[in-house]
Amino acid sequence: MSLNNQDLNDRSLQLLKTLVERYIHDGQPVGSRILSKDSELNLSPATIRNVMADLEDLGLIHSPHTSAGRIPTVSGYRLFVDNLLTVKPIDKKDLAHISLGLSENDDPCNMIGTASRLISELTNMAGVVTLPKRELVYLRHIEFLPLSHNRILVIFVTNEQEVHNKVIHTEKIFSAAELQQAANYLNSLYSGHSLAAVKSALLKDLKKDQELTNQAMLDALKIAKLTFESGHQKDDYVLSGETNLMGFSELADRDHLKNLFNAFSQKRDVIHLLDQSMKADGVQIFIGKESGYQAFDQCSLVTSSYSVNDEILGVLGVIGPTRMAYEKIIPFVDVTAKILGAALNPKTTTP
Amino acid sequence: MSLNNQDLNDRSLQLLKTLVERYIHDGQPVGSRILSKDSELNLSPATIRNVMADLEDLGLIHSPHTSAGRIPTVSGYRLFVDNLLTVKPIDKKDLAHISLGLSENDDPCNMIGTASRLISELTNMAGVVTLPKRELVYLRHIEFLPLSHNRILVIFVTNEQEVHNKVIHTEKIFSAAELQQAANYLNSLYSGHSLAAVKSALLKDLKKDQELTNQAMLDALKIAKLTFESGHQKDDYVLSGETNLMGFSELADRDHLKNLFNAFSQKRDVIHLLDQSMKADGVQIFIGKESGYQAFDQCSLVTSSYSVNDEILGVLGVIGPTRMAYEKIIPFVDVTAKILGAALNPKTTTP
DNA sequence: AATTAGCACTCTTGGTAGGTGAGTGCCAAT
DNA sequence: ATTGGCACTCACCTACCAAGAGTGCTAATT
Repeated sequence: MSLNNQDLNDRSLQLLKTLVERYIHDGQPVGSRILSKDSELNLSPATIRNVMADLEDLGLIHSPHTSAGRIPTVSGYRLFVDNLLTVKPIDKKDLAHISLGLSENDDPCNMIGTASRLISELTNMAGVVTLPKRELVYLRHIEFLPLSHNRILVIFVTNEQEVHNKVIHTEKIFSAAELQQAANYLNSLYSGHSLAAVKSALLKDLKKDQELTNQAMLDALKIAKLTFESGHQKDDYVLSGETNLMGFSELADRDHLKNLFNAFSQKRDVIHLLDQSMKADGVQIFIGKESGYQAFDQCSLVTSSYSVNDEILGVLGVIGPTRMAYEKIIPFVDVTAKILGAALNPKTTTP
Repeated sequence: MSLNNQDLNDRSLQLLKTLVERYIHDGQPVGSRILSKDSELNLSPATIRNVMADLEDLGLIHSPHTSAGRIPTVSGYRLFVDNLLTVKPIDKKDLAHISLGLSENDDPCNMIGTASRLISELTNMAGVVTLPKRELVYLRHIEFLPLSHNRILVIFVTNEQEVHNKVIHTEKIFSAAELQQAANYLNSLYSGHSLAAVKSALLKDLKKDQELTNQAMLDALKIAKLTFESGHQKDDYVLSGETNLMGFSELADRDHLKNLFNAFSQKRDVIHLLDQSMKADGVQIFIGKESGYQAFDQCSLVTSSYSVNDEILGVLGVIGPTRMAYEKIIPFVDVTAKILGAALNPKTTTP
């Protein structure tokens, strides 16, 4: 559909804007009469009707049935969000709430949960926050414990107090003492470095040491390689306030709800969506079917990545009906992401 | 209400049984005509009506409205379940499914998840399994890392490869070396003992050592005390197939669903309910309002504790509408609990 | 040429009325 | 004690009507 100036002059856009705002506000299809009063253009309903017919031809609005008003289509919402929206500054109380909730020098995992909860409570929709990527995180301590056969339990601590563990399989069988030694060696070598740095250093050291060093060190490096290779950063997110979504009449249909909640518990689709927004920075919006997932047909997703020191760590967002107050939600998500990023900044690395 | 023999003779009970079975089967209030045909008593509808009136007086059944049939009340279900039920043996295919799914010598955490999923899939309702209690679990290794100020990160491994961590606050500030020493001491002292044993040994040792031993050991014991005291076994459960519940018309009401799913995400009420069934062993059933939680008004919960070596570790159960096929669900839950217990048995503690 | 008033038309919504069928409670007959 | 008969209740379905909202089109107005 070509959006040329002839059809889409300022007046049409102004009316589209008013229509979308009005529909978002009270959820009823809006007709020419209402729109005529609501817009400040002083046009008669008849004129409005002509414009509306044009907008309908362009696929921006449509009628649920003959004698109802019009509601925005996905394209309509998209045009509105991209070009017509006048964002409102975030509510001061909300801001205070968020700052307060995320100010504590808390365990990052808790902060993610808190952020999600805050989002859902303040928007009355669902809040979602991905766990921070682990690449940009500092290795603090590593420890190996022998299991049966050739399996080793690796425990490592990052960023002050996050504990991770993983079972790896080695070719050789190591004794507890050997493992202890390896851990000591690796701790002295890599402790305090970022995981990314550790990974690259590992490869370099492995190559170098292949020639000269003693067997014990080589073994240690090999075990470390097994530990840090491959994606064990199990993508995951924290979702809150899902039940808020049950309140919206647009989503009240039983099958819809079931699909939606299934998607939430399967996680896969949601993760994929959030991953997409991870790449871009700034606020990203998926409106209705734009997401590509049937379960989210009637939903919009407003996300923003959050980052520490200009490195994107994860994504946070709001899931709600397409009919949501974008002008408030967008700045809200934006600000929350920034605050979360700031709160996660481990400046307070008291030794 | 007194259930004397005059009102509750065999015939009445027989009819109640048939009525409940019929209602469970097709969800419609059952009237005298149907009941007359369904029961093998060869009684006319009129007679049936008299009996039904008695049953209604006793509070065992009731009519949604004048010209509908009767449906069981909570007491009716209760009587049915306690005295009238003829349980069916578990379906062989289901049994195979469960055995297969839980046979693997898997990480216990995964097994809990699998069990929950299996329950929900095979019953088409929601499955819930609590995480195993940690008391009956063996300490393998403990480790302390200093954090800022007087905080210490405790990492301990139980049962081969389960890693737990906790932050504790001490009066004194310890150095890394001191903590290392303490950990070594505790490992040599307690490694291989059950947590329960460790707890009681700790108290005894503390009392004894208060008099004689050196400061370092005393410190170590104090730290250990902080570690193991108080409930850090954050009660939790794994829920699956919640969305199955959306399919039941009894629960389809929006507010009901919202309450129910809220209860699921708050977890508190569910945990409390499951805790209650933890005490008893064998299958426990909460029917409708018996649970005492409004959110579960229209639900029944069939649970059974699962145990290893006769020690109860946790609870597993099915959540569904009160109108569920108890005669199948009860043995199903029973068997699943037994299989889970067997699968969790760490007989394969290869050193 | 753009805007508007007027009008016929469509479609939802809500209310009323009537008919049907399932089921009951009660009474009198068996 | 059991049963057939009967009047009665109530949910449910349908049809129908009126009101109201909104539209598209056309002709008049600016």
